[in-house]
Order: sequence, then structure tokens, then C-alpha cells
Amino acid sequence: VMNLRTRFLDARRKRRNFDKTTQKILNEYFYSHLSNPYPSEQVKEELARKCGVTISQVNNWFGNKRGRYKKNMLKND
Amino acid sequence: QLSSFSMAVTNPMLYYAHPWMRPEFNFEHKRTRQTYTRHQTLELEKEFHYTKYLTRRRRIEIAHSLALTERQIKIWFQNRRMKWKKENNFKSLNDPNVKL
DNA sequence: GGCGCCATAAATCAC
DNA sequence: CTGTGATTTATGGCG
Repeated sequence: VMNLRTRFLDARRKRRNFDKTTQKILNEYFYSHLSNPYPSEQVKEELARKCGVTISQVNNWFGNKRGRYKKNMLKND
Repeated sequence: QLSSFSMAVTNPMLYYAHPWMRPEFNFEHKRTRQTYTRHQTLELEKEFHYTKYLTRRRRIEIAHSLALTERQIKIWFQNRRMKWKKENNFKSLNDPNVKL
């Protein structure tokens, strides 16, 4: 569609899935804080460090997780 | 019959264990997002390259020429500034241990 | 008192 | 086709 312009600048193109350890750490935090899955900036840094990813990636992960978890709840109650 | 979504909007506490799971908008007018055309994006990028901040007058001009609202232009520039900041901030040594 | 920054939602993209 | 990490529109709070 409009993917010619960003064809060389888009980080979506070189996306790789996180490894199992990273998934485990993030999921553990998420599910053990289901009542409020919004880590503080300090916790985000800690998670990023432990997972070996950037803060932005942690933000992306939680954003996607919350949205998709919510959407899934809606689909099957 | 009502879908679980609209039921949830009617009775949020009944269907959602935690507040953050509650939808932002109700079922009938659910939030949608307009994707801008290649031309619109291109023009906006061009303008951003010229100035990071828009005057009111220029904002009106662009809004008319691209068939977008002033609000959309304003927000686009805000988002673009955030992106710009993100790009140029991470360039300058903030990462202790990030691979490639 | 609107404007910019920020965290975030939701939709969409690219793989 | 599905899943998932990243990016694009859009909101609301606060300064």
C-alpha cells in the first residue's frame, strides 16, 4: 500500500521474536500484576535490563499485551 | 441480544475484574483510526523537515491542503516530535546492554 | 486557555 | 492464516 516509502526505514521489517527467557520474565510480571499491569519507569528499566531489551521494547510489549489480553477477554467470556 | 462488549460497557464492574480492562469507548461508536494517505504523510514529513513547530497560520494552510483537521495536524506534529526525540535520544548512549 | 509533552489505547503494518 | 513486535492515529492529564 504505502510501504515503498518506509521500505528502508521501518524497524518492523527486521522484527525478531523475543526469546523464551524474555517472554517468561515479562509474562511473569504481567500475570502477577494483573490488577494493574503498568510497571513504573524504574521497574521497566529493571525488566529491560533483565531481558536484554530496550525500554521501548518493554513499553511495546506491555502495550501489546494489555490490548490483546483485553481483546481476548471480550471475545470469550 | 447484546454482545458481551456492549454489556460490559453498560455494567463495567460486572464483567471486568480490573478497571484497566474496561474499554475506552462504547460499542456503537468504537474508536477508529484513520490511516493517512501516502501523499498526506509525505507532505507532513516535508513540512516537519522544514520546521518542528507549526504556527497557527501554517497549520490552517496545511489542514486545508491535505483535507485534514487542524487538530489532526497538531497531533501529527506532536507525535512526530516524539518519534524524532526517540530516534535521536537513543542514538546518544543511553543503553547499557542492548545487543545489535 | 490553548499548546506541548507524555503515557497510553487501538488499529494497523510487516514479517 | 496466525502471532507478535513495531509503528501510526488519537485521547486525556498535567504543566
